[in-house]
Amino acid sequence: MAAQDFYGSVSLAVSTVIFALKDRALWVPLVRREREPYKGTWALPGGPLSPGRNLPDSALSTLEATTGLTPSYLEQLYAWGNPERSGGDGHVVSVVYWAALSSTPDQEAKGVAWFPVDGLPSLAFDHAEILDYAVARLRRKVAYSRIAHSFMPETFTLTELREAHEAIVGHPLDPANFARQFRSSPALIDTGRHREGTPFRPPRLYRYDSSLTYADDGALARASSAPDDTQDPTC
Amino acid sequence: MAAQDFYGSVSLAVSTVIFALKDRALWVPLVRREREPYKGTWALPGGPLSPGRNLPDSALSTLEATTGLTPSYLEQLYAWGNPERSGGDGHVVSVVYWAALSSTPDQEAKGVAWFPVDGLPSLAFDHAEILDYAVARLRRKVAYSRIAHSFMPETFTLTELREAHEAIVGHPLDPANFARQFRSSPALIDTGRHREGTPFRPPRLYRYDSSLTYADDGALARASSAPDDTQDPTC
DNA sequence: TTAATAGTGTCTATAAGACAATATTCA
DNA sequence: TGAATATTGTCTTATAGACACTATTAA
Repeated sequence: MAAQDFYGSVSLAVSTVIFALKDRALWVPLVRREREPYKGTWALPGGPLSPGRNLPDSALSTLEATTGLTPSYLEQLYAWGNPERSGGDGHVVSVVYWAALSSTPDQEAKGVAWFPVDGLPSLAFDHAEILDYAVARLRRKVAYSRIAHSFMPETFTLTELREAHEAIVGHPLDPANFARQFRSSPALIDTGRHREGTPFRPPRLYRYDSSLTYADDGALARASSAPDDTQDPTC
Repeated sequence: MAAQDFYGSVSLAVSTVIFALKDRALWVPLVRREREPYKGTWALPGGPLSPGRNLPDSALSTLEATTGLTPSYLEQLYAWGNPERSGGDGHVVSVVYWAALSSTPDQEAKGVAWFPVDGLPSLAFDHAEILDYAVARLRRKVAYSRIAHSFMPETFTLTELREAHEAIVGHPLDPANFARQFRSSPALIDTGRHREGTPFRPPRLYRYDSSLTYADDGALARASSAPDDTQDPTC
């Protein structure tokens, strides 16, 4: 969150809600604020937009600094611009992105900690509201898109994919109906291999046809381009 | 579109895509640019964000200045922030809203003209891309929400509502199936009256239960509040 | 053989689309 | 009565959910 002291200007920040799956739940990384306002409380990772830099580039570099990882999905969420939202630090408009990671990082950067979305600490600014909104969009989106695949590694089983869906929507899904629905997708490719070392019947391993994924459920935000045709915030 | 001269700053503008129905087609108002860059070409109405002002407030005042009207629907569309998009006028991030009008204004403000969306002139900046995206969102949104009602006056017939849908999606719809689907909606209220003066059988007049509309398909962006729960740009 | 998970088959309810048929008004 | 639009009814097809059933592996 950028501060700008002189009267009469609006500053612009880019923040990112970064989701990853862990222990069948959604987790997000937060950073501890080292300055007033809200010093010592947790906030979304982000920072001022550097002149000459793209919005998604700014989100990606925040992501890299926070997690050391490159996201498998990145999408603009919303712009918040209420003049009072900065806690007396001037008028700050934040363009917020959300991202999906296909793995959780082993070790955290300094000042960064991961929290489950249903056990968040008290947050700085309006970041609790932003996170609520990001979770709501992810929950709605998983129902009509293939966004859950962004949380999967290169190859995965249908049970793992279903558990990702369950973690996001928050309730169990019928394995039979889930399998039928997803096996009919041309983007889901049977690798012919099976997961080894399971205690019982070994499940098939699938991978994703990413060329179809892009066309079907929204693009990874590219550094120089416009929003995808499938973008629409009011579902 | 705001310009800011000193090196190293990002300026913030708010623009609005304003839709209205006329002659069974979608129309938008554009303003003629009176300054470089793109002097003399057409652009989306908008302007710099005044410090201390809300984003939707800024969109609403642009709308008022352009059309003299208050919209029946207003929603944040997307934020564009490519550094090259301003045509050499510094780094300008535009937060773009889109709005629906329930009527077309009788007379236009100075420098404003209305165009059908399938017959647009050459546009300044990246505004052609923005308009394409706004039309795409409206087209997708009309399929799963009740957004078409925002284009209707206080009372309307099912045929008028269907023609609004047809103008937006761009192809004819089956009157029988349309009527069945929309009459089952609890938000659509039969006024008991009929339209007078039609050459043939007079159709029923309906009105909308706006309290249900808010809950069902996204709120009118309110000056002081967050995005609606149903916001989601990737449909 | 048993336990546990992987995966298939079937039935039902719901909704959408095609399209025939009936209803109501004015000229 | 006829023309034109409003409104209702019926049939087909696609899909989602509930849930019973079969398959495959390790211990």
